[in-house]
Parts: sequence; C-alpha cells; structure tokens
Amino acid sequence: MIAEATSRKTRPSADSTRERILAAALECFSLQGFDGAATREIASRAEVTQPLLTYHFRSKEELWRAAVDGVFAALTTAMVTRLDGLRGVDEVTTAKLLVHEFISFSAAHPELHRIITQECKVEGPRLDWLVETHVRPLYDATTELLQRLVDAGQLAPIPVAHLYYILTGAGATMFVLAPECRRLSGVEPFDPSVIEQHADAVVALLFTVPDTQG
Amino acid sequence: MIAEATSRKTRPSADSTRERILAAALECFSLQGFDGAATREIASRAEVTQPLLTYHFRSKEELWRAAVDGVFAALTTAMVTRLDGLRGVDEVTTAKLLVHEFISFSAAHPELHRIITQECKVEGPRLDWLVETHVRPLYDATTELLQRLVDAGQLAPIPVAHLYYILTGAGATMFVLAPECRRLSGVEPFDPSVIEQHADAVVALLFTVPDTQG
DNA sequence: GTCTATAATTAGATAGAC
DNA sequence: GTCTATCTAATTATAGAC
Repeated sequence: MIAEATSRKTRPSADSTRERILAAALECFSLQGFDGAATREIASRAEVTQPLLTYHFRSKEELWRAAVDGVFAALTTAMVTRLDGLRGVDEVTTAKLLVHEFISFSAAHPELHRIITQECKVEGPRLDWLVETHVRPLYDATTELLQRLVDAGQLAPIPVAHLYYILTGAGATMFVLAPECRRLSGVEPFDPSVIEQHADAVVALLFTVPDTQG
Repeated sequence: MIAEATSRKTRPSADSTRERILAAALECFSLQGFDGAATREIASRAEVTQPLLTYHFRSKEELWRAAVDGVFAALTTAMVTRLDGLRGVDEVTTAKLLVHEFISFSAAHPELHRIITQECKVEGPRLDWLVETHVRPLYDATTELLQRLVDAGQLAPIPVAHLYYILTGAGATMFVLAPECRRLSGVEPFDPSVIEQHADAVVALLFTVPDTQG
C-alpha cells in the first residue's frame, strides 16, 4: 500500500526485528546472566530463529553489549529529561527529585541492577567494558553532586563512595528482590504508591543530617 | 599410624571431602547461579571427580540446598553469638551493633546476597524453599526489632518492609559490587577499616530520626 | 569412597537454500 | 532478511570397575 524509499539499506521489517531481539536479550541476560542466557530462548521470545541473532549481531557477546547499551540509554534519557525540567530549582530539591527519578527507574527497569550484579561476580572483559563505558559516567555525575551536598552540610559527612552504594543499594534492592519481598511482607514492590513510599523513605534517611552532639 | 574407630559408618576422608565440595559449591553457585554453575568445575575446585558429587549429594539440586544451608547457618551463628554477648545492653545499642555484625558478615560472605539475588530472578521451587526455610526467620526477627525501634521513636516512622530492604541493600551492595567499587572509587571494600566505615555510615543514616518540622 | 567411561541433552556458531 | 540443518563442544547423570 505504501511506497517505500528505495534508498534504504535494510528491509522495513529489520528494524522491528532488531528491537524485538534486543528486548528479549535484555530480559534473558538480566535474568540468567551472560552464560546462562540461551540464544535459542532469546530468539524464541523475539519470535525469530536462532541463527538470525548471529545475522543481526555478530555474536552473543555483541548482542549483550547492544542490549546493555539500551538500558543505560534509557536511564540517561530519564535522568536528563528530569533534570531539564528542574532548571532554576535549588540543588537540594533537585537532588531529592533525582533520587526519586532513579528509584522509579530502578523499579521500572530492575534489569539495570541485575546486569550490573551479574557482571560484578567475575572479573573479565565484559565487566571492564560495562564499568568504563556506562557505569563510570553515572558514578562520576552522582558522586560530584553528593560531594557538593556534603560540602554544603546537606548530607551527613560520609565519603561519597559509601553514599553511592548506600543510595543505589537502598533504592534498588527491594525491586531486585521483588518476589522475595512479596512473599515475606505482602507488599507489592511495583505498586506505584509503594515505589513512591520507598523513594520518600530513602530520601528521608539520606537527607537527614545527624546531630553532631551524638 | 592412628588406630581408627571401627564403628564409624563413613571413611575418615569422607567428611573433609564433603566440606571441600560444599565450599566449592557455594562459591560456584553464588558466582554463576544454579544453572550456570557446572558440577565439573565444583568437583575440580574440590579436587575430586564429578561423579563423586552425585555420590555424596544425590543431585545438583540437593548439593545446592546443602551449600545454601551452610551460609545461613554461618549467618545465624554469627548473629546469635553477637547477641549473646550483649545481654543487658539497651535495645538501641544492641540494634546498632547487630547492624555492624550483619554488615561485617555481608562483607565476609557476599555469597549470601548473591545467592538470594540469583534465585529472586525466577519464581520456582528453589526460591520457595530459600525464602520459607531461611529468609523468613531472618526477616521476621529483623522486622520485629525494627518495629520496636520505630514504636520507640528511635527510627524514622517508615514501614518495616521498606526499612528491611533499605538496611540490607545499603549494607551489602558495596560488597556485592566490590570489583566495580574498586574501579570506580579506588576504595577497597574488603579493607577492615572500610567495612567499619560503611557500617558506621549505614547506622548513622538509619538511626537519625528526621525533624518533624520538615 | 572414588574412579573411568559414556549416555543423553543442549549450547553457540556456521553453511547454504530461498 | 530469514529459514532449515548440522557441527563441535560442554552439560548432568549413570554404569560399573576398584
């Protein structure tokens, strides 16, 4: 029905196929790890055959990288978009709202933390690539903000490396361990009001400067 | 050289073999997950052959359970021993020292959190068993203490399910992501003084009740 | 209690038709 | 761009010698 541009190099179906493969790959890799994920299952979820993965992405390794690129791009977009909406807002309020945004993202995309946790188990080229390509920019931006808040007396005087892992761990663990949380407490972690409540809790604990009087 | 009791049912070598297998199994399962861990590698690390695992533990599944029993037994021992040394101490101080103990244990045995994280990715009988057998007693004891502290005004009024995941996430993540932490910050998470500093930080943030005056 | 040898399954990657 | 068929290697579990 619709005339297609003759200049395009790939068939119109290819884009959506790639997208489906990437979505399936992210899911499988985050759930089962790089070695544990079977390319056949990724293909099956994407409703294509297994050799097609090799056609679109040269190898399992490159497919993994493309899938990881995807989540981090989504995170960056979410954080930058939020920040753009906060021009002129003071730094403490901005930081609190960014923590909210980060926790919302962690709930919507627990794959992010799962992938990092998976790869942090064994030293290797995948961890090298992951940290240097994606995590370091995130860490640097976060800890720079945290340091300014500590210097301004808005955060407890704790080294920023510790604050970083307290923030990310406290923020994400409930969603990464969602099936456990549901069983133990009856709380549904992905309920929007629960996500909100969790973010409020983390912000409340983080942004309360302790008495210097012990 | 040494005369052995004739009444024992297993050879003297068997006990130490079982221990070596269990140690190797815990390491492999925590690093690679149940499916990812190869029984051949577990056997190799324990310096035995692969069919011997089947002899001592009927299947890979039962080996996994035995290995998991081991870490949780170690955690229980550590916490109970610490608690026994604190008879007569007030509840707030006790709680703070138990948080320290938990964080020290998490640093010494990151396998605990790795195993839980692994299994929480897919619903299944292993997760059922893990939660009901080992995690629930831990969760119940912890949240009962947290609730008493909230009621006494010693902790911010946050639902205990949230406090539980904030505490465990904030306490353990730095050690679970140790290779990343090292690269990003230069901080060595397993340095005893760093562990101590991290525990102090978590306690400081957790036990500071926010101003009700916003 | 520990081994060697092997059976049955499944993995990622490739060849080549369409 | 997508498929079927297949190769090679690695997996858990088992049989049976010692």
